[in-house]
Amino acid sequence: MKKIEVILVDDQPLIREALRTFLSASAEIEIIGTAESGAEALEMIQTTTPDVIIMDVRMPNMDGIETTIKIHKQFPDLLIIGLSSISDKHRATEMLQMGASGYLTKDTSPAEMVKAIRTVVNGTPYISRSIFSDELESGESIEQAIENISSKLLTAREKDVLRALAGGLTNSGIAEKLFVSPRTIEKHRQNIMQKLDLQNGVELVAYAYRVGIVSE
Amino acid sequence: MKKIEVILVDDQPLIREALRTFLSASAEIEIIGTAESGAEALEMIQTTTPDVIIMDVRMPNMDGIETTIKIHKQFPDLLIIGLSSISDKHRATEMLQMGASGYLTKDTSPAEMVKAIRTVVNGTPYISRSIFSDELESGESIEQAIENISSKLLTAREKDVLRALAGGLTNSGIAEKLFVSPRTIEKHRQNIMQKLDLQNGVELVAYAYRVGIVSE
DNA sequence: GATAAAATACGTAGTTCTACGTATTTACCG
DNA sequence: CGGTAAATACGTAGAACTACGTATTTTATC
Repeated sequence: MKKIEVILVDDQPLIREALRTFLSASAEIEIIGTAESGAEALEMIQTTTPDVIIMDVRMPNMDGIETTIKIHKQFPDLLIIGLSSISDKHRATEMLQMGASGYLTKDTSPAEMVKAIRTVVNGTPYISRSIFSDELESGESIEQAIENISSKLLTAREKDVLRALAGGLTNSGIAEKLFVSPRTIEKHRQNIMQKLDLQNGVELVAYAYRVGIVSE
Repeated sequence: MKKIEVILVDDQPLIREALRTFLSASAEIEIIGTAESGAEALEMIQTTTPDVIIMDVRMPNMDGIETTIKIHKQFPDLLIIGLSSISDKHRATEMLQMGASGYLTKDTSPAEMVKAIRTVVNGTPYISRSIFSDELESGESIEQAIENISSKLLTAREKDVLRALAGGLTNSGIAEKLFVSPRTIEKHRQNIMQKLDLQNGVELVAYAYRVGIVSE
């Protein structure tokens, strides 16, 4: 039987090599390449034909979500599994909406990763239970949770604002940068805070860093 | 010749196992244990006698700096090498002041890590050049850089304030929590901003997250 | 081209931060 | 026990944020 061909994408070399080592140990899987950025991954799939891409969600420049959009557009059948060190349901939902077939946290054991790869190859999405643990505890299904969160995803503009804010700019600074009125920025902030249930600017910045909307 | 006995401390299992795999490949080094927290590391050294501890600086609960203080107090001869994914000169300086003998960034190659371990065992501190690259470029020595930064390290109280701020509290909220006047909190913030050359609360929070003064 | 979603903009008021400054009280080290 | 660093506290004024609300213009999608 043909092995499942996998490409790993993560900006941290240590994680990349760790995944390569641990996943290669499985007889079903062959790592045919690794990339340290979304751009490099996109290049790589022009000349290779992987079955699965395992990709960190939080990367500098082009993050996992952006990369997923691009890959999925060009190769709709290519399976993508998102990987993140923190368990954030918004980012997970976004990945899945954008075409990912799976979502794992980095504390997942190699054995479970292999299982996840096998599962998505068989056509079933695979999502770490821990990501939606709150929802699962309260009796919701993962599908329901994703459905509920979908209405609260940030728009592109809202992300622009959040990024600029996390970069240390004041509202009027952001307004200048984006060529709009400071009041518009205020409104965006209000909308983001409402969507994510945050109370003030500090929590906005904290969120941005935690989930990697800004890269460190 | 006796191997250099090493304990690895990192909260991320994947990184832990990666380091174990890659460092074990060297004939000089033996990994005698791994811990996922500072507390676990402290326990471990009560019953074992490692030569070197390689420890992530950014960990939940007790971070690398706190753990270094405790380890160094109990076992002054035990060599500690700090490890961080970001290159932050303040945290590096703090680790070194607290008794660490080395400081590496996580993009360091396994070969260089082995070299670092060998170096500190021989009694010489080892610090990744990239951490003080700005200073080195402008002709400063690492010793000078550390000297200069030492006067700008945050005090315990300042860290308390920063942590509380990053947790989403307002000045008056922090004041209540720490049983002092809101004006005192303001003063602390001013002092922190001056030390770290930051301009506003947003940058304070960004800093706190970036260097891991708050855990994610 | 119709419809919905997103982005834009403003009114008003109250709250919170920021930027200077100075000064007193603890706490720790030698 | 003296000296120094840290923590505490306040005055004042201007800048920035937060919280409601409503409304118009773009943009995307079918």
